[in-house]
Amino acid sequence: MKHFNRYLVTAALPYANGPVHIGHLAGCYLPADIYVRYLRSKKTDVKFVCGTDEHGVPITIKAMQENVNPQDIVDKYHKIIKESFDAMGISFDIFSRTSNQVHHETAADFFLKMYKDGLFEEKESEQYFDEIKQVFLADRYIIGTCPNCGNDKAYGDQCERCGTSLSPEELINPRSALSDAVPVKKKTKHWYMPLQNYEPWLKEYIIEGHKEWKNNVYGQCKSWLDSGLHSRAMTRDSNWGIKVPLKDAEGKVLYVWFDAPIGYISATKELTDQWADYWCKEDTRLVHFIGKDNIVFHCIIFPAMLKAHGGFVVPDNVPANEFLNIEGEKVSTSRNWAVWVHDYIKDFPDQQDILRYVLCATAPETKDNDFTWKDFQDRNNNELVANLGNFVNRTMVLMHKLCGGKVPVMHAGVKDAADDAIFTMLQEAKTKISDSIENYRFRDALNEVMNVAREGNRYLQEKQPWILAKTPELQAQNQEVIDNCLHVCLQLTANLAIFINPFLPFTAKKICHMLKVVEKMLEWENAGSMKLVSVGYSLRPPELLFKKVEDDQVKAQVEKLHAGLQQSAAAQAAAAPVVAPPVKEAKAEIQYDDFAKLDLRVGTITAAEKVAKADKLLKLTVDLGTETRTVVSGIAMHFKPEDIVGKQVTLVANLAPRKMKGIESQGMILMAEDKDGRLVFVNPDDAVAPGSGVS
RNA sequence: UGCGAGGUAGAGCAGAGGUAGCUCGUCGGGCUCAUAACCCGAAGGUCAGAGGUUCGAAUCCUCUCCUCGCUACCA
Repeated sequence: MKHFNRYLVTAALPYANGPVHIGHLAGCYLPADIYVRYLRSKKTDVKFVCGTDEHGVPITIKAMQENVNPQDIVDKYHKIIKESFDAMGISFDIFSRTSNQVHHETAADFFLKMYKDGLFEEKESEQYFDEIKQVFLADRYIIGTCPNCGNDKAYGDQCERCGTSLSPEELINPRSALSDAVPVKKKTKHWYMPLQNYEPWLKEYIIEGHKEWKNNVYGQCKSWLDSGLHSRAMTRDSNWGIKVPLKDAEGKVLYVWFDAPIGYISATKELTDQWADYWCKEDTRLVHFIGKDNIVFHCIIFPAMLKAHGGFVVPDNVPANEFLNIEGEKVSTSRNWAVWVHDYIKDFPDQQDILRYVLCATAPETKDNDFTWKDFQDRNNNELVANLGNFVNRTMVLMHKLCGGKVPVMHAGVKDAADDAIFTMLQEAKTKISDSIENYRFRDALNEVMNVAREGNRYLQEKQPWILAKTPELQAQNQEVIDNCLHVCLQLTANLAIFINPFLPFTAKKICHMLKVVEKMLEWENAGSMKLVSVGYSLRPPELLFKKVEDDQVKAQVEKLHAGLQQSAAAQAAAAPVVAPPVKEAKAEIQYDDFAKLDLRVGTITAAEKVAKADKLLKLTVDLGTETRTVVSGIAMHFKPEDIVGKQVTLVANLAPRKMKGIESQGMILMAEDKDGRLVFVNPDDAVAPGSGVS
């Protein structure tokens, strides 16, 4: 086993076109932070670097859409992202950004060195170009009609309605997503990196050299290497990014995936003059924490770049996590289905450790996982409050009641097997926790810490010092046993602080405060010691480490999630130009009397549920003010029951009742349907009293 | 389509040929120092499905189904 004298830990550079959500934390930043905090507590030489990734096409697009400069976008999100991480206790040594001067120089130099060594191929190709906006268009930014299903909003790479993968050539009536211009082909030159040249080395490095990598990472790498690598363009046509440092390269920038990982190097340079120790010395262990979408870049392309450039260490491990879903559905930033970190911090002030705990305990280490607010509540209330928090609280309260608020003496004479067992248990726990963290099994490690607290509760239950204190006539002989028990519990509490520190640093600090010990006690080498708090020392009054999460908080968060989804859908509907629906064949003219036969009323949906054994039907309860109607409506494919409760709708109130799936439907709800088959409620512009007539 | 990862008690996970295990929830009992918290016990699983190898399969092989990712210009 190779010995490392220093560590460099990186966490994926968040892309500066939006804030960070809890999936980001769980997948990458939190495990990285736990790992680093653990290493620091072992006094390991470690640097933890990160920063925002501020280049690439999506940022320029967003800027165009919002009519601002790309710089404005990245400034805004750099600030939000940095504040989120700070608040959550993600302890980067530096949180930089790829728009910094140092990075521009570093990345340009890196490219130039490879260029001078003749490691790029120059190739000309034809790319689509938007003549109005004067930019080249990535496939994704060409929109047209899908030849397969007729969707007129298909992208140049894929139709999202029928799932067919496409190329821009196949689109009928293609146009630029930016300007509506018809894209034209234009020749352009780019610099390619022949990745296939590094294949033998990559195989040796990964397939032979890193069999210990996680299954998902190793399997994915093997799959790429087995299927053969190709040349890949390392430059793009754009004005936003790092200018290609060559004479004939006007309007060209480095491909964002070329420049972004170099950001790790630039950030280290900004952090310390000794940066080269961390990047160039063979006894440095380089570890990249990322999400599973980034595997190819960190395991194949970046190592190939480092190898090609020469003089750098390559990653020793890339512990990529899978994805975290929210309430059973995939996170989607565009649909606004996410729990944003800056929102959490506002809604749960000073409770960062609950989120850290839940995200670590349910981290998607081996497969995609689900975050639910109910689970968040359960884990907090049943595990943090009832187990860890409760043990510390019991210990502190009993110490104050039975030992005069001071750390009691350990009386050798009445020391028993149970006391010794705690000592042994701590030694074993220390080994297990170290071992798990060092092998990137953070869930296991955290579970083991909680086991220590559980053992503490069990020990206390077995000793029952509160019973011993009830017989004053035996006071003299019982007090020694009580002293020993509380002495052990207090040492155990101090040990818990050390163990939990990498995971829940805010909590560890609180325990130190109560025990009146300095934070230096949290150093890992102290774990397992029974001499952490000194005999006779008077301690502070107990304060609760965690408080319960109430039902209404859970309810509010779930509602917020759904509200965000609807808001975003509404915003998008408003922003998107309304495509005229195909003109329905005009119906025969009617007289006013025909119209007057309709009894249209506004009602409010008070309940909604899926009809069993029917894909399309929802059973709705509609309040018409004077009465309540049950209506069966064929809208289940478009709306979730919980999303439409409270909505006002227009009801045909005098339609003859009709049974569907055994339920009598007493009316019909008016819906508008557009060309894509999307349904929208036809309802009053402003809320009106239920039962209001429509004419 | 191809490739990769995953599918194990209600939930989250562990187990990689030899009596299916852990945490939480549920149920029953005990305790009262503790945030109605703590402790003990119990119930709960045709290990996605089908076939095969083996004395023996959750574990190895084959096929099928489901979820997610990648499939190279979505950063």
